Amino acid sequence: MEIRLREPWPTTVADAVETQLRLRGEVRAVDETPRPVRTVAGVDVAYDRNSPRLAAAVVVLDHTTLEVLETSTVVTTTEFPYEPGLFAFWELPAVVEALRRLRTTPDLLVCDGHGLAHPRRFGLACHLGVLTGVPTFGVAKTVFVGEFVPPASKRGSWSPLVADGEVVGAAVRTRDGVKPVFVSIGHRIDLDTARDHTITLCTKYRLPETTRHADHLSREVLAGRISPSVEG
DNA sequence: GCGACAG
DNA sequence: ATCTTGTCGC
Repeated sequence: MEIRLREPWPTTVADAVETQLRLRGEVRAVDETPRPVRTVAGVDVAYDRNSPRLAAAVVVLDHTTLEVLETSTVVTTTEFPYEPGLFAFWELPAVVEALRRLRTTPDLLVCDGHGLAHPRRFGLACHLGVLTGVPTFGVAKTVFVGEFVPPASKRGSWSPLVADGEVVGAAVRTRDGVKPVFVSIGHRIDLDTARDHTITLCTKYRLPETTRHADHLSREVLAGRISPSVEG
């Protein structure tokens, strides 16, 4: 898929924060997903324990059958330091490169982390959505900002995630009796739709099949058991 | 001021 | 995120 970056990646923390505050004005919180959604892609990155090496993986699934249609992987290094709240700046450059190598443009992107449920309301799911123009949402394993009442233990139960009096996401039970995940919008989708997709994509495990596929592939590539689409 | 802090 | 032993359950 084609992705045109309008500006270079920031290299300092101050520039990164400024970029977030500027780009967050472009986030659209309304459902603009195509109907029907035909393809959905999972995105994840694996890291090396003691080197700046990382592997990004994108896995495109058929939204109906959850069959794998296409994959793309990139092994590279990152310079930006890991800072909570600035996660996108050290993870997204590799992800964007992997997405570029995709033959097809997915209808929907599922991120491993938060979107709106971020201190400045601009987590990596929002950032990736604004950069690509593709509808995105985030499914995170732990809370970053906000409070929630634990949802009922039944799969499909959920409760709002509230930060500063604002609903920024939802705690969603994707499996009976298992810890909830935290869903928030990224771009061109609404929270209800993102929640629906989360339940649809969590068929057997706590996390969406998209995320599980991308997580597994990124680890295999980083370990050298699978060769990447691109190395740089 | 101090601690907490997506992955 | 990554490292790591054992344990519980389908």
